[in-house]
Amino acid sequence: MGRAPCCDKNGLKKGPWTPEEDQKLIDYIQKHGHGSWRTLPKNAGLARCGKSCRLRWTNYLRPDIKRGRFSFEEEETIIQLHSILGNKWSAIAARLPGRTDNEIKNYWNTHIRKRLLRMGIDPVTHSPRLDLLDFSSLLAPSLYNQTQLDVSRLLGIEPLVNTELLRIATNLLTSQCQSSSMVNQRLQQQSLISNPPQVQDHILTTFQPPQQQQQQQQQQQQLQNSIPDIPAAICTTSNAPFFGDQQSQLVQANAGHFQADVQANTWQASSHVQCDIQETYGPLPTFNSQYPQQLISQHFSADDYNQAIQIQNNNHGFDFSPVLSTTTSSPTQLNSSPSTYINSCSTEDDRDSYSSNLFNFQIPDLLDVSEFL
DNA sequence: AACGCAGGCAACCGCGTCGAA
DNA sequence: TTTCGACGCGGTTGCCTGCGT
Repeated sequence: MGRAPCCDKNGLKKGPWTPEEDQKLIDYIQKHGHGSWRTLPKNAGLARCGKSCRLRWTNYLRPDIKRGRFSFEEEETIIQLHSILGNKWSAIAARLPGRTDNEIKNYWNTHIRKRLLRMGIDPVTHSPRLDLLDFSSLLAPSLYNQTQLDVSRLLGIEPLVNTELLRIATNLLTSQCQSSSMVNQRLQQQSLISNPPQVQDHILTTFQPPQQQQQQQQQQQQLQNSIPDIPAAICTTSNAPFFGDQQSQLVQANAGHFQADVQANTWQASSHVQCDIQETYGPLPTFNSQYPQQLISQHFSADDYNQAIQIQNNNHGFDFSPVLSTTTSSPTQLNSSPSTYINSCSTEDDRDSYSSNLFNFQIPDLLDVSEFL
């Protein structure tokens, strides 16, 4: 309905633009603005369709377009945003000044996507390319019963699963709820729109003096008493495909812990879950909330979060948004910013290495998938 | 030097959405 | 409320270039 006619049908020119055409388009837009793309080609003396002109302008001729290789910071941002927004290239481009959606899309498909695949990570779900449903079915009953995982039983299926992979899967389960918690936090922010601005400021501010933080946490706590318990709903919907009803109830129960952790400005698994798994499989990572809060406060609108929630519910997959907190989740980078760390990387392999840290996985183990299958 | 292949990227296609009539 | 024009977006295509043989 209402589709613009194809250039072919109007006998208009297609294919690569000539410098003369570019100049015509630039001159016209500089003088008159683009106005209606439909009428622009005719007015500018171009034998092109308006669509083609718009694309050429927005993707190539626009004066504020940043040319050249993507920086590591940009790449990191793209990955983080993609983990939340999915293939919403225009939304991602809106957060990367000077970059076009087409450019980002191409860069994703030609560089980042392939790199993630090499790392054994599904670029769509940002999760390891394994059927994690199986792992959740193994893990969920143990989590539900609040007892230690039966290692011997798991070792009994060693040809299919090894403990390292289980540890990763466990982390993934944890990450999913952390991610949901992040969404919940944003929902709460939205629900606070009509509330006093100083409280919103607290939520949107990453670092504050302890006294001020404590005072505002108290205010937030008071407010939360009057807010519906969204985390349970979020965790239930996003984890339901992985857990049965009982497990979902457990997740709901645990959601309260996540909520509390959010207030403590730290992304942690439920203490119950973490304790059990830690005893069996060793320490689990604790993720600082720097990424979610910084990213959210810098980049996101309420609409974005509605999108993110929808995407998460649709994907039923794992989201690594909290895990993507690069600088604080990796102990090797504690004293270095992303830029200082990655600026020392100059090759594609270096980027691979950086990306591995970015995702905080034991990549070499993951890559050897054949060992588990 | 010639050829084939793969990667990168600009451009196109077609669908969805929005707003005006 | 329906229809239609225009625009924006995401997926895909095809050309160009660089590299290996």
